[in-house]
Amino acid sequence: MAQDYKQTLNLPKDDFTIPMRANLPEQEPKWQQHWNQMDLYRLMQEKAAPKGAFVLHDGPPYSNGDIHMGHALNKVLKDVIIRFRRLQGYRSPYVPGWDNHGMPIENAVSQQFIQQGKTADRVALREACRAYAKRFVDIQREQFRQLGCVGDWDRPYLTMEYGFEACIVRVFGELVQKGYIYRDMRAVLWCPTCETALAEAEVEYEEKTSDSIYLRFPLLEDSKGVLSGLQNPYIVIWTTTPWTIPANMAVAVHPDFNYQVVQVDSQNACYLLVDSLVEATMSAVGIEDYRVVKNFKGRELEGIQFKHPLFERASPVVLANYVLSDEGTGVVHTAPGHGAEDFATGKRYNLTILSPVDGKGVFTDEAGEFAGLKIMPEGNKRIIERLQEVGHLMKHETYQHNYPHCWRCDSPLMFRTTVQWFMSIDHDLHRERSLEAIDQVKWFPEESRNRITAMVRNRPDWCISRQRAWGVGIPAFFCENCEGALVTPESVEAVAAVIEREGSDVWYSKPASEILPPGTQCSHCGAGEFRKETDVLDVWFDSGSTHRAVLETRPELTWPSDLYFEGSDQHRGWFNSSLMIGIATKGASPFRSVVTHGFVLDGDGRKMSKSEGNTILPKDIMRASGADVLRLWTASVEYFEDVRYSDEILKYVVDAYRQIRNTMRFMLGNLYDFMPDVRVPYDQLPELDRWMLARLQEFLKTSLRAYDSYEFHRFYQAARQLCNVDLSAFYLDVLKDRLYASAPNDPARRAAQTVMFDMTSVICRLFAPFLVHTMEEVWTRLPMPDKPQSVHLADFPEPQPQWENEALLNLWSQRREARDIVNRKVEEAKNEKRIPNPQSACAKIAADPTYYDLLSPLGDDLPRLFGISQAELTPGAQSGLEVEVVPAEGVKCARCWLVLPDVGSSPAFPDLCGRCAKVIEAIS
RNA sequence: GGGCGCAUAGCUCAGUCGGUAGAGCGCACCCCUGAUAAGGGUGAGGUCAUUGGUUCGAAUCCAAUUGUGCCCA
Repeated sequence: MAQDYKQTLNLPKDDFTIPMRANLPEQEPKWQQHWNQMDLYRLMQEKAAPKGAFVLHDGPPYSNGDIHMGHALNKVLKDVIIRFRRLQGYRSPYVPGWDNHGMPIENAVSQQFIQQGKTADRVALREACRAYAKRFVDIQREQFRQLGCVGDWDRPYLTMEYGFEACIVRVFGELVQKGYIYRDMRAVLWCPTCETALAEAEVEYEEKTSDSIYLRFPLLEDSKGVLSGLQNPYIVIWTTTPWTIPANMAVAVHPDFNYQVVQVDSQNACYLLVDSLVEATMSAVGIEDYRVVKNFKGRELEGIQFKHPLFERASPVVLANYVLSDEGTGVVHTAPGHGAEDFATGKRYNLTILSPVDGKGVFTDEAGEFAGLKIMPEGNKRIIERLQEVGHLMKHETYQHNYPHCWRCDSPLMFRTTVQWFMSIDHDLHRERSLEAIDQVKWFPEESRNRITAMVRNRPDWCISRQRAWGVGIPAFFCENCEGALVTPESVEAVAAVIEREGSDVWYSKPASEILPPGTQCSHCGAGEFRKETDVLDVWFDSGSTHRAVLETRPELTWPSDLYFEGSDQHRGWFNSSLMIGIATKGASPFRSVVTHGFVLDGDGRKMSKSEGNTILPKDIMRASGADVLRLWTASVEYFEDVRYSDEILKYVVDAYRQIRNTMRFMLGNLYDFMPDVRVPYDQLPELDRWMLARLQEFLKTSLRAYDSYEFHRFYQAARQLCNVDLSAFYLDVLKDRLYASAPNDPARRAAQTVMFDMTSVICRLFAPFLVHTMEEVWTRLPMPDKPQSVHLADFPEPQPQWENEALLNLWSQRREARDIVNRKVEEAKNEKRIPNPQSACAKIAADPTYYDLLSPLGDDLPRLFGISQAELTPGAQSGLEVEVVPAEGVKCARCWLVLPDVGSSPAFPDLCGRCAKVIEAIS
């Protein structure tokens, strides 16, 4: 009976391999618990590290909300890196961190207070922010752990920890000490209702109806005589914010535009404006009898002094590249106190920065006759009236446009110039030294270097102050007597010391006198009464200090780090801020290399956004498919660029996961009676097996190279090729007869097992950084005494030069071409119903001399190569192979299922082939 | 508007010095039922985003355009 013979075959055994169905969502938490119990992270750190330390410094995510796909991509790849470095023999500590201070949390917490109808003072607000941040640290930490990421999760770094906050203060102190810090004016968007500066993210652009006016500035002084001979020349400007006219300090023209003077006889006046807008402007102001009398390049006008239309002061012509030639008059009213571009121009021309408006949007005494008026609408109205009275208003109408509004109270915003703190980027050749440091850093991908170089080369000084509550207070004091600033090494250290003990809230809860050393005197006037600065530091200053607060304080870490690994937006963000602080305080870059990854887009390549409804959360993927599948996805994509994610894409990754898993499962199932003591030495392996090892060697080298260059997708592609094509479709398929039908201890079977063991062992360890749970399961099944208790404590496989064999690779790739030819013929025969299946086929092959030499050495194994029962090889073909597929003669062997002529040749076993009869005799 | 990228088969990726476009998956059809919610075979699939240029010859080099992403204004 056939059933009886099945027991005599060496079929793969389920008890010795992994289950076909992974059921990852259920299994993964068990593995994670297992690792927690053995304290895997500690064991990884304690393992001998012959190559020394490899420190990846974690960029802190913001502690707000669930983790999104960008976080998942980032953290998984970091985890892969610290794991493979560990496997390579490095000690690779991972201290995760969070960025806690900042506007989003402050705003969320403020909203909560508002909804509850409560008002909070600064200390109460900050306490609530701290609690909020902590809650999301816990939520995100749990999600990162579910992704399978290992690290010192019990001792992460938090930028709101007292020690960290003290470090930030000290870093600021060092910058002061070295002369990097200064105070200056800067235009900020300001909400007159909330009385606060707004960050760009808090600004909403909405339609607004504004007053639109054309007005003229009379000529005051033209020392170079550029406009000589013209009657009553005026320059014409257009603005939609009449209230900024009192702050006007200049009129700007574009150096390259053509400007024209038009004479209007009916008004006995000449008007200067850009050529392309003469017609539109004259039409807008209702002048018909004009004629062009003169042309100028914008740059020729520089320095001509016009007179402010309302005040007795000059408004000179300045040059600016942002002037447009398709709107207004091509002459820009410049109020350095009320606009960012105007401010920059004002600085360039050393104009007075006048901002005669207070925090409530009311004109101050500096606005002269307008003092006390709200800028809108009263101020606008009065100014327009006054312009009319003095005769310089040329037109007034209303105008619809997008205008910045406060996201909270919806008020129209204004630009207001305020005093801010800055870090100089050019002090002490800082910029040059930063650029040199960038040159020394390794950037992956190399294009990254262009981006960071351009950023650093062009970046302005760093405005490090924010008018917010939830942050580290700028540790400066102001003299109550003379308003002089006090920032000395002693005062900064006094602040740092108290923050280190009690947290940065003390800056708000304690008076200056309890923080400063007794007897502190103002260096300007000698007075002893001080008040504290109320601004906080930009959160980029916090995160830019992580290398000081973390790398320098944790004994397991090093300064500088070996690697920063973040999204490409961090060129402007964390890479930049870390480098600025690193160069300024340590004279060197805090990272030796930087890898950047792209953003996660949806299946159509569009950005994921909540409003579009195309977001997918990692926790949902983990729940449905498992973390290992999500991790495998990160291996499948070329992440230096933006990557795509969709359910469809994940489906393909799930398929890939199954195929890899099944390949491993099959090999393990066939190793149930294998142990190292039955290994077959390399030189006694059949040629096919040595070919397989040559392929393994090739794969191994490709994979290690891919890991080293962080091009994990190359490893993924190579692994899929190996598993699907070389193993599943070819080697393992060919091997089945040898494995199943041979005597268990047949050297040929032991040889196959030897190769499968090496194969499994190598693939398992190479995939371990990605498929952390699955490969741990494989590892437990690997028949190997004295192995490390976790694959994550093993070593990466090393290339085996003795496996290398170029000649075998060539030989077998040609033999597989022959296999392809035969396969096509078998398929043909199948389709023509000449044979039902390959097992009943015999291939009659005539070969040219080349093919004959290639195939004849295989002898009886030739049909195995073709996956059929019989093959007859003869020389004599003109070229290539001539193949005829015919039904195999003989009977199907009841044991090995090959159709062979010698079935029944052994009288004792009439339904067995000769080979199977012999095997049965031997084992019984 | 500016800076830095990207665009090759349905999907994920290769493509060396410029020389007739490749892989795996998926798909279709077939086989197997001793890897079985597996496994094998065969096959179809591309105007290399578009346009122009350089060249004997362009996926590849140059320019512009379109789409898309990050950063900035």
